[in-house]
Amino acid sequence: MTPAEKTAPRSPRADDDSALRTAMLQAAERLLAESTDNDIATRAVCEAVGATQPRLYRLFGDKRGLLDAVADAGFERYARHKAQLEQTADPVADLYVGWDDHMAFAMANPALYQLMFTPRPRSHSQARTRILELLGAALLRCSAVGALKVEVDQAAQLILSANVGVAFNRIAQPGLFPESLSHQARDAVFGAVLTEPATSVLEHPISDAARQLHSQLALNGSGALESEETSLLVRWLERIVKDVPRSGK
Amino acid sequence: MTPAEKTAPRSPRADDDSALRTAMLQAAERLLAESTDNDIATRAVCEAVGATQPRLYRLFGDKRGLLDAVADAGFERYARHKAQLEQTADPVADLYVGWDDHMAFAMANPALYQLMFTPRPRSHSQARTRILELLGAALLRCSAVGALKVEVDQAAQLILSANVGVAFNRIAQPGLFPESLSHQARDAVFGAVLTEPATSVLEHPISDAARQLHSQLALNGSGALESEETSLLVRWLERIVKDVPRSGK
DNA sequence: GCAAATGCCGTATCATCGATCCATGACGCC
DNA sequence: GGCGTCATGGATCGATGATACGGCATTTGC
Repeated sequence: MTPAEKTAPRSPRADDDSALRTAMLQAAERLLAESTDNDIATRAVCEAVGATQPRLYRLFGDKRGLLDAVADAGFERYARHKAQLEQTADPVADLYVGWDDHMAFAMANPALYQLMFTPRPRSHSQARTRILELLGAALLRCSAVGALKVEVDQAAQLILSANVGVAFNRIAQPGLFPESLSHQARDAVFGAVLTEPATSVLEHPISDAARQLHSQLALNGSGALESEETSLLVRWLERIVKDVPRSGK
Repeated sequence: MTPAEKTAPRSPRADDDSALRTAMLQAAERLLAESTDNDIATRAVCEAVGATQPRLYRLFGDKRGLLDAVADAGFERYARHKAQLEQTADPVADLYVGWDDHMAFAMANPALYQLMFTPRPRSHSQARTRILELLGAALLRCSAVGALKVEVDQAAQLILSANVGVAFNRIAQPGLFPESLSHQARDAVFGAVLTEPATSVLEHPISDAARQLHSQLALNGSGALESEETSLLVRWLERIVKDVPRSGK
């Protein structure tokens, strides 16, 4: 962060803090995975890394801060893993892979997964929000090719909700929840937000085209317009998109 | 449970235990709803009802047993509430009402709802299973009128997973998750498990008819067959239902 | 180069919580 | 009326989250 401090260890304190912080996070995640009650003791984390309790409390504030940091670290690993396997030429296929990968992460790290996605009061963890952003980026690519029939944010909320719900249900009922059910849920939600690949019949071609252009603008921008013009165009497009009449129940 | 013990308070101990148990459950649920961290102290529960800790531990075993009992009590209230508003002539309409009612219960009792549906290790609470059974019963009525295009248990798991996922997401993001998203998720999942009311085109008429008959048998039985014949018929129907080829993708 | 200032460090400690021990007493039974 | 059985609850234990406080090293100022 600080631009100073050359290669020489002018101030080893910051490096020590950073190394200790990561060591504590790793120990906390390991202890959480090994725990029988999905809980950890700050003492155990300190003993695992050979540090004292005040150091942990100066680094993380309190236990909730430690757990928030563990959840965020879990998101970082999740994001790194996702960055490797996504981004093919077919954004819709990426979406399917993304669901299955999300489920695999949940089943491989059930305790960490619950920490990341169970609502905790006064938690400042950004894992959920960041994953929503990742999902939104993947959906934006889908929308840019006209594969999305709802707005990106709505689709992201729907998909993440379903994904979390299925993962929790599967964690709660190990064995009783076959993978086929996960795929059924996946196809159901995707069917509700994605356009049919075969059916090119668009119910609202105007708003669909507007949404596609809106996504393309968000992705690539436009070299033909000034920034003020682009921002106004974006607002117009949003009005067109929102003007679509609700399809009947 | 025990058939003995007439109206006279032959053994007032059992009544005291029962009254104390319900009082502790009510206090625990109230304290849980008022808590800032979704947790309660056994001491606080005991003080709230004027009892000592050993009494609580003899009634519930340990804290987990108390929380399990609170979750099950929450299910009882949920079930009583549901028994009042369901069971109209249209089972599909009941299903829609059931989803919205589930969401309302979650938003009205967020802490209790998380206790009921967050996977807790070694928990013996039956709330989740019992609610699956309630949902299965409602789905069986739908299946009996040919409104279901998947098996009852699968549909129940899908719907409950989605419902819990949406509820958790809405609890985690109060305000950011509008009710319209809940309805979108509801319609998406229902669209995946229910037959289109307008479209009478059945892709697999044989298995659909078999499933409908299977549901009718489970609901009303058959006076024309002996019990052995019925059980064999049920097995045959199940084979027919499972024989349906998977739809594409 | 030295002394004062600053702030981090760790020992020891507090407060709370889940859970249980054990002396006490009530109750039923003979 | 004596005795056995068992629930009872005050007291307490071990673990845990969190912190006060003296000590020491690094930094600052001259």
